[in-house]
Amino acid sequence: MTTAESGSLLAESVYRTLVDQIFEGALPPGAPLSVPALAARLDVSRSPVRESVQRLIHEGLAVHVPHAGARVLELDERAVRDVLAVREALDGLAAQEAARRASADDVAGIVELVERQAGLLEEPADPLRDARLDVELHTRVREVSGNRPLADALRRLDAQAHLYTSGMWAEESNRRVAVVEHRRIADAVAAGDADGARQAASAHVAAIAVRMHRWRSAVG
Amino acid sequence: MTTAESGSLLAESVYRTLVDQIFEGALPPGAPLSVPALAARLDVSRSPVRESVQRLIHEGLAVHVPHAGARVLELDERAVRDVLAVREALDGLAAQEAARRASADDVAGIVELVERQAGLLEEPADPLRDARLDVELHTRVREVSGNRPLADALRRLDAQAHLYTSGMWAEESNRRVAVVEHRRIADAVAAGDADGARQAASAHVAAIAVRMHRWRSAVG
DNA sequence: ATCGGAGGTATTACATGCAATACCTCGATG
DNA sequence: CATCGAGGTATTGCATGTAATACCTCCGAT
Repeated sequence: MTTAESGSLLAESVYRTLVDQIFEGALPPGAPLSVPALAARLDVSRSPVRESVQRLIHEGLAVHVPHAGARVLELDERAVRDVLAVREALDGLAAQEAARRASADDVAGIVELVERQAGLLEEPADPLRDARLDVELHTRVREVSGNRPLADALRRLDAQAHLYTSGMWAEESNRRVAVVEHRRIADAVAAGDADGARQAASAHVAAIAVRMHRWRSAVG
Repeated sequence: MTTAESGSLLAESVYRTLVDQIFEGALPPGAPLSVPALAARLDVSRSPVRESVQRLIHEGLAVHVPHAGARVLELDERAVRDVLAVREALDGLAAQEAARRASADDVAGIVELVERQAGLLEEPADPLRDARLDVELHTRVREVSGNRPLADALRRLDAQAHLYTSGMWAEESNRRVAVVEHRRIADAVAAGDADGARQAASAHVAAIAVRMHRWRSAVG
């Protein structure tokens, strides 16, 4: 990354483009990730594209199919439930540690994100925007926990699960209950209530799993 | 991976070589991972080496230094404690699920590994071998849990922590107490006692953290 | 003696060439 | 009509060329 300082880094840019397209649906689950085809479409050589595709595989957003290159990850409900079971444990741990370590600025940042999310309830749902804000909020709490391995592990898990659950943000009831649950976490962190924060965060993830099951049963 | 079926895959082979050398100490923490130098030493081109080094970075075993290539991860005690805090939660979850799902064969496999480890107490310590067997045992439990995202997350965490803790296996007392704690986990899994398995596994990891702190204070 | 700068050196990041290999299409044959 | 096989095609995986860039060393100037 010699030239990285200037902020260029073609491979990084390609990676972000691919991630965006995956979450926007331009590259739906199961879509082939052909290195030559993507290189041609993005007008770069195969090197940064190959690097980005392998990074997607490492991050768990794509799977390597022995003789057919890579494809965007396809999750079934059981896999998402597994991911959420891990998140239930780890987001609880993250909130617990965040409650112990949060500075006044940390708390202010978390509260601001929750209130911004609450404000968005006045506007019509925008699943992509709402999902991003949700990720940002959870990421903030994890950063405040000060446990980097924990935050890294959760980032990967989030990326996978959101491939499956981002559509839930279209439902009005899900948006509202998410804000309520986020407020509970934020309040506990603000109060320095480590155990309460852990329980609130774990309960939030567990509730997501329940809502996901209902939503998936209804929507298909 | 077109030629992968035959088992070749140069990049995979290079990756395994690098991981082995890292754990054997041939590439100690902080060692530079120069792509051209490694390519020359391993007598392959830079492509598979570059791919392997980036994989090491993604797996958390190396860090990317802006203008100096990559270096083998250097952990301080705090980082290891963070990793172990995550493991405490996740290995508990893994054991819990393993207790729920384990078949008779699964149990037999776990017990066999624990007894093999117990048998090794008769022989002098071999930190590298003992650490590998320990990883194999924990990996088995995680596989039995049936939660792949959980097992994947733990695999990365293990890799990082073992860079720091593998030396503990040289201490006789650590070896013996590890077997005792492993037996508790195995017994609970065999009995289908999900809650007991979770507690036993969490306590095991917590005890590792305590032993690590004492060991690190004593040894340096 | 210390500080500043120029050149050498090593590295990264990207582009591209190339062989091997597996899949798919299509036609020939029983 | 079904099945088998051959060829075309697209892909991967590895090798190598190349420009840009930052660091390190050393030397001169103050």
